[in-house]
Amino acid sequence: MTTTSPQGRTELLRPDGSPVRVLVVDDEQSITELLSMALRYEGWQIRSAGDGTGAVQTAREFRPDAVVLDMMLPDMDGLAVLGRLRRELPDVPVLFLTAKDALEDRIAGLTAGGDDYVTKPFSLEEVVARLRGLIRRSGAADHRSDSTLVVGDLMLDEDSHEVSRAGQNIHLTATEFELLRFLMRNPRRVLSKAQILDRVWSYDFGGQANVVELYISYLRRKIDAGREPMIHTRRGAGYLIKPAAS
Amino acid sequence: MTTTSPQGRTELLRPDGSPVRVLVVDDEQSITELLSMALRYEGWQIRSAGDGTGAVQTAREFRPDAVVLDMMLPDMDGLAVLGRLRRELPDVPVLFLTAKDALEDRIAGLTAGGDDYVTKPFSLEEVVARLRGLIRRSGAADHRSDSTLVVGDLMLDEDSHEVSRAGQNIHLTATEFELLRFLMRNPRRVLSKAQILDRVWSYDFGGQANVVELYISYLRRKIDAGREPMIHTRRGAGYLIKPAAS
DNA sequence: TGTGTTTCTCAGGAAATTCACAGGTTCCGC
DNA sequence: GCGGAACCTGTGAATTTCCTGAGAAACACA
Repeated sequence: MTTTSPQGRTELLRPDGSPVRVLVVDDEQSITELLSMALRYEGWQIRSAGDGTGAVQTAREFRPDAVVLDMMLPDMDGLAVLGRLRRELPDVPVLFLTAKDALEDRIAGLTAGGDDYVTKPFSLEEVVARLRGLIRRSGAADHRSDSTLVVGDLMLDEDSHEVSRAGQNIHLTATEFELLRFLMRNPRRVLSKAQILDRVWSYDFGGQANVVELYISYLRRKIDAGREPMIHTRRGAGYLIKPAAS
Repeated sequence: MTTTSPQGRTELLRPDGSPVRVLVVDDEQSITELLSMALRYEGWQIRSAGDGTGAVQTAREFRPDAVVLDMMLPDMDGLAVLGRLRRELPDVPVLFLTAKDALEDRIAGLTAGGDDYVTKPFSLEEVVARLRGLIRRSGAADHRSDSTLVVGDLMLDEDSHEVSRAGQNIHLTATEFELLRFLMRNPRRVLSKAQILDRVWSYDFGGQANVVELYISYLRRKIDAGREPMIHTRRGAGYLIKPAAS
């Protein structure tokens, strides 16, 4: 089931109407806090654990619908944690957090089972999006919601990453895609550059704030080119997207 | 739930009808006093603390619906305070106060989780607006209130920052928007120039007091132009806004 | 390794916004 | 009617904000 919050965002709910539950496992407290907050904002119920033992214990009584699991934990190897988790909750989907270089050998394969992964440092938009995908596919939440965002004649598919305006396909780079996704998940709402930076760029991004301006400029070139513009600047406040007709 | 006070302002209330509770944490007493007054004026119940230890203690027994937290406290790092607060009150939204330059490294990211921040020096209008947003989204208060202020045929949407009179769209600059928002939050109520300056401009604004007159003049040109005026001067007292018919 | 793509910094320029200043107007008490 | 206080608003300059081209660096992939 999906409901629409006052801000117009759609929320995932479990079949019985209760909020989705997610367990976050990472030994860095700053990361679990960051994720917990972001995921709570989605309307989900969050618990966190700082090590493998705690994760298994919490999972046992919290019964989450999905788990975010750092592969590097102090007490146990990520795979060992995964094994024990699976004994408690055979079907729960897992989103792995992993360093960029540790990739190949271990994650590949794991993800084939319907799990997924994100490399550190991640952007919150990405984690949220992948988690939504996992939960949606796992059947914990209602299936009726589909994965396409629509604003006016602009469509964005979160699964296939396809974007089109007025039926015409548009190629976006990864960053452009995430920015557009964030805008489209908050249509008719002014988003400040700081908000955008927080959600779309990695949590440790230290660069100039004007990348946002730059990427807005790229997006405009691709989706507003020639057409009635959908991306608008609110000088001194931020940007927003809305259907052309209005 | 939202009710309308005798003065015509709408207030956020908790589901059980009791007023919203906010904890203010800052080591400068002038700031906690300033904020306490402004927030009490919203009809909220306020407690304040001057350091991290006090904040956690007060939070434990006061159980606030939102927290305003200075990142620079004498005894504890802001993040540490946040961590302990979260242990007591996992879902409480936090509004961070931070110096403009200290931004990037620590706040970025944190705010994305549904928390928010304001840089010092802030304007009270901004603090109130953001706090309202946080509380509304957190679910402590009723969700039914939407984001549009209406006075007569004048409408202001706090999400999209759109303003219209008699259906006609009106473009406002950031400052004009803030000023009009303040007026419309307090319809039929005289607001003194000092009040306006305090609320709409940063608290350390050092300029001429007549910017208020200037901006009222701008607003009149844009929203009262030709039409029945809605913005009225109360000589020696201040300004007020009210529906044209009356 | 080489090539094409993507991300991001930097800097210049255009435009919008903010604000001080000052002269004008209205209001009010005397 | 006079004088002063309060208020209004035109002008213009300083500042802020935004946009975008150019190119360096990082990356992806063969």
